[in-house]
Amino acid sequence: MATTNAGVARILQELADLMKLEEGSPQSFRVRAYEKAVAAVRELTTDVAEMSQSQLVAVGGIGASTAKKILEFVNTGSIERVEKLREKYPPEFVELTRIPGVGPKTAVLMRAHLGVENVEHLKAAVAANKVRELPGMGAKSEDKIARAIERLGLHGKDRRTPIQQAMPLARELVASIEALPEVRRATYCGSLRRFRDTIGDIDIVAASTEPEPVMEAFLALPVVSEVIGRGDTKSSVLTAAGLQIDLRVVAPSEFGAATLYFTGSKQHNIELRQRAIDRGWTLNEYALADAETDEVISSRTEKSIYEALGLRYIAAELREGTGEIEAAATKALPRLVEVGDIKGDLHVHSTWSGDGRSSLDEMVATAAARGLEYIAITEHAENLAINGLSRDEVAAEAKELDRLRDAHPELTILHGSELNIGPDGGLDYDNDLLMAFDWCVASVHSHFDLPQAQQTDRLLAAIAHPAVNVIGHPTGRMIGRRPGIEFDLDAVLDAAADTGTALEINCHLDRLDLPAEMLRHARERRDLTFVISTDSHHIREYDHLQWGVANSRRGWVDRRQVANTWPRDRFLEWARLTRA
DNA sequence: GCCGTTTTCGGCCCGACTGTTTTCAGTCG
Repeated sequence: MATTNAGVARILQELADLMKLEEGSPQSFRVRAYEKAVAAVRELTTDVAEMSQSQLVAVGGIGASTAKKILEFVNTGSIERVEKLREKYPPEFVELTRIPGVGPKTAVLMRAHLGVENVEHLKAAVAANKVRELPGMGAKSEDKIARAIERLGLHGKDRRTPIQQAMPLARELVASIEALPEVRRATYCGSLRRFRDTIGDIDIVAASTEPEPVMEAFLALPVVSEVIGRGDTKSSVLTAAGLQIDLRVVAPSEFGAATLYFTGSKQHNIELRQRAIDRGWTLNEYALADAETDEVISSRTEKSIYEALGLRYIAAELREGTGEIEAAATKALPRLVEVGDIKGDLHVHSTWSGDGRSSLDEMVATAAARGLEYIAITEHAENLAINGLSRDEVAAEAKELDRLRDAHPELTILHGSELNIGPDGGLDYDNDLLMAFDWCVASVHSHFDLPQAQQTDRLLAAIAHPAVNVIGHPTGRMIGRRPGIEFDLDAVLDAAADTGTALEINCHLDRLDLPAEMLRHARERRDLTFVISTDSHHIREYDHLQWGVANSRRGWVDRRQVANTWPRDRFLEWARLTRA
């Protein structure tokens, strides 16, 4: 597999994370320099593997030292500095810093004083009240850590990987395998294909009549750090980060049955097999076949198997055994959203926001070039330190938007804002300014630890405000790093329905917020409106749309309830009416 | 480690908040 930009970005990010521990500070200039280099590589439009030292150094954010490391990685598949640091800080130790409240200093401190090397050790130390005795720590910090471990579901060994890490890797692996001449088709399956927000391991199924060279190529991939098992049709490996990848090679005629079987879920498969048995058939990873004669009824595609069983095709995101088979049998499946249905993006930042990375001109021009009919520019608001816009800046940006409207007459540009919902439900600016915007997203960006009743109240207050069109990333969760705020979901859904306030489905892979579980909870409600938004901070992030769409599908969201699938006139009319 | 000079060192965004503390670590976007 050729070195990809994503692969380079990944190892540089690992280097940055390891340097945080080494330097004892996430703010170290060296760490920040590496993180800038990561961002630079992610945003490159050319192939890093093809670039020379001088070309790399010419990229802003990459200097001589990082360029050298990139070349080392491209040429050898590893970086010596990273290897050394991995020995000193193994993955299970690094994992400690994923716990909110535990940074590099605390992790190193706990290791030095208490011998804490992993989450299991930390849990024991917390249980023995040892952590509160450390300098700079107290009972509250210890409790916070204990709760964080509990709520994040970290248990050390059997940890799950956030989809944000697994998905890009799986895409890359599938592309490499599919590029092999012996491979007809390949796809990832399992919980990743079902679009769960965390995954246990990556399952890949490839169709080929020559499994041997496929297996060999797989085992030789640079991402493989350890081979657990190898056979003719199935091999398992581990990455350096401890993520397991399984590859299964099947005959092309069995591809549908194999992907169906390995995509699961277990419950979905059980129900499908029961349906087969009821018809005198059997279903396994090779085929749907007659139980008596073994004659194959269907195996080549998933669709043909579903159809043979009297079912509409069931999208992978729905296969959780939560009523999808019954719905497919009675033609009651939701009309799921496709990427092509989306006509507008209603949560977009530019460099006017402190954390934006593409200019306003670029963000608008790219939206127009992608064929969007409407877009809302929603910079951060004044109460968000550093990143937010002052009132003067809001006025100044409004003038820029007028200019851009003239330059892009085919695109409707809404002047919006991403407001901050304060701990008491208060918003930024004043009412006159709020009502002067065309579109307001209101989001929680702070005070994640308030009690449930207070969290519910602040969301209800924001929903009730006439200027607010949509609640942005409603839970505020960061998958694998921070649980969402706790609130009364039904109370929030009721209020959103009453006021016509939409709920965002945020497309960032580390957010996917609202989570699919909450969307499923709301799936019978026809009185709710959703908006699928990329929350882009860079032109490349418009591509994240696919993730929000997939999450909506997993949540059984019907496309008729997604406001940004509506044509421009209908959307604008609705947006205007809800601001009153 | 990167950058950009007033060109080989010195600055690198910064403010609020919490929990722990008399100076700092972690977190937020």
